[in-house]
Amino acid sequence: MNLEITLAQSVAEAIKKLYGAEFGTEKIQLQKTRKEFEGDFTLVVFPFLALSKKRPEETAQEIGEYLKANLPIINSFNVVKGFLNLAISPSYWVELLKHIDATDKWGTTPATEESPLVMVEYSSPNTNKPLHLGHIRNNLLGYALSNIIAANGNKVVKTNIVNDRGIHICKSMLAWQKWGNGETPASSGKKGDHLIGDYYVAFDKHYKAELSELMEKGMSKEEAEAASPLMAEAREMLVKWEAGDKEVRALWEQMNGWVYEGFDETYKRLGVDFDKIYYESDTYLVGKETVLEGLEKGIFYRREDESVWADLTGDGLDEKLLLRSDGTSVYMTQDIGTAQLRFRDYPIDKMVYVVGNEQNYHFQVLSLLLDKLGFSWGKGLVHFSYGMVELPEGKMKSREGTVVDADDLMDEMINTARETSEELGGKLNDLTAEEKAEINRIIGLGALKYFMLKVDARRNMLFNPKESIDFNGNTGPFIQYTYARTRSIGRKAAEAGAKTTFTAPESISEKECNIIRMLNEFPAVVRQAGTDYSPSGIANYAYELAREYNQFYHDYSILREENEETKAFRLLLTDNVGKVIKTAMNLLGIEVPERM
RNA sequence: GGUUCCGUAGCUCAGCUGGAUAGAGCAACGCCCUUCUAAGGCGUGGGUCAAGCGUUCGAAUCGCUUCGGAAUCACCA
Repeated sequence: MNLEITLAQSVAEAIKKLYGAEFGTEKIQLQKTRKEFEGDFTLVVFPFLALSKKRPEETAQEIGEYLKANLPIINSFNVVKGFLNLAISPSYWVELLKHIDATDKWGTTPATEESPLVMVEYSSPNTNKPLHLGHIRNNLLGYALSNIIAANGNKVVKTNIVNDRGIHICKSMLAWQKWGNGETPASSGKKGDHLIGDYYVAFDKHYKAELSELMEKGMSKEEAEAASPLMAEAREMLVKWEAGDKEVRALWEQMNGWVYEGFDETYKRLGVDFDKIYYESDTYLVGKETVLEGLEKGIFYRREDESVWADLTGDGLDEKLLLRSDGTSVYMTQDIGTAQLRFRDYPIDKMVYVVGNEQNYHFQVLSLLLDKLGFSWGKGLVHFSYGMVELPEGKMKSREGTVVDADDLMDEMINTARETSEELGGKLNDLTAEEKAEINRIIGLGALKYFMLKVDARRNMLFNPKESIDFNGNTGPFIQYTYARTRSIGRKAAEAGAKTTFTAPESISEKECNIIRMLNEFPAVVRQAGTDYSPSGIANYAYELAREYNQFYHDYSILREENEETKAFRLLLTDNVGKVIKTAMNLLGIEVPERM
């Protein structure tokens, strides 16, 4: 039932019959016919000229005649220079549409018992501040990617590694002890992660004040930093934490607990989730053990000052520190430990890390190290490396207050959606306040998510808070709107009792052929997105399809169509456009409203 | 300096396994709501695809060079 394969095979046959040569079907170039020409598929004949030893036009003509005579689905053909345009017969398009309609979960392949297990790590927040715009990109990409991998017949485990220990959280803890007066999320009404973030900022403020005070007394910046009592206290707290000091641990657990409650709320609102969460406080010691085992096996070496290193010069990289001279872990050690624990917990076939491109080098090294340590998936690990979100002024900097907070942004988007639908007036007046609020939530978040996902992940992208995210044009709401429209037509047709079966309409417009062809391409789009790790491919496809359907909608009256066969065909087309848009959007993690 | 990524319309971005005259949206201007949802549709203007060289029937797409931007090269995470 695959159209392009059928065509390619027939072309190969034609080449063999006409010129007596074998030509691999893989190398045959079939593409969509451009809008300005007549036809559905175009064969580029230049590659065959060496075999035919004829002019391009003549070669195209011969192949066209052969196909017309031997392939019933070819309705007609025309030749323009070296391009052979083939028109597919309407009845074939109708059969294709019926096939798509009858196929369960069109475009996706469910996992089976034997499917490989792919673990996707994403989000990976620090516990000292709330999530911001950069995390939103990470979370949306990670979640969409998990869906796409799952839709390509893999078992997927979504995981999150929380960086819950280190000097940063000690800073928040210390500031809270000193200036918090026992403030809690319950007492202040603040979200837990925001509360901790405020104390992180407070620490920095006091620390800066302390530094300038010391520098006024004649110290250099370096001297002041070394002499700062505040920083010394924070370090002392970290030492106590590592030693398992009961008081410090209790405070740490309490404050992290607040942060997790805040994160959970944000994740839930964003619509992302995890199957298994790891904490660095659990994994950093495991990493140390694994590294020491590697040292015994001679994979790593120890320097005179007792620090442990990996020599990667043989792989074109440099030497990498794994344990400090005091025996403590570094970032790389923790990632090795996390990998160790994961491998114990799951039979992982492939590991995907959704982490920003500033860590490209880190993952290159990690891949080598895991491979040397004997992890079967180490060599083939995928670092899904995405670009930064930039603001018009440049990078986000928490200290300069240019961070776009995740919760604030979601609030803003949903508010804008509400204002917009109120301006548009009256469409949802028969709904309850709750139903309206739900629709506005879906639209506001849809605009945000689509905005982040339509851009090629590895590129840096620009977000301008002043202009905010659009609701018109190439946007999530446009696609959602198109879906709501298909559903509305479906509802009205059902009310009117329109007939649902048909043989074939007398003729099919070019637009309708285009739409069916796009629906037919959907499985290939999903496959491509899976192999390229590229959610943006699906986002752009959804937009193209919605756009194509909107144009069609404006050209034809579907419900007023008098010919019952044609009407039933158009309703079926509408229904399947809705079905595919919904699947595509859901793969991206974007909800779609029944009305809007 | 080494490595990696990026450079397409005024702005934000598609297109990149080489194919026909380079595609959307936003912004500007002009049409279209008594007709299934106007968060829509149609039209006009807007380009040296950073620059150069090469590969070939054909290059935004592949290769090399140059220019511009970003990331990274810590006993930070």
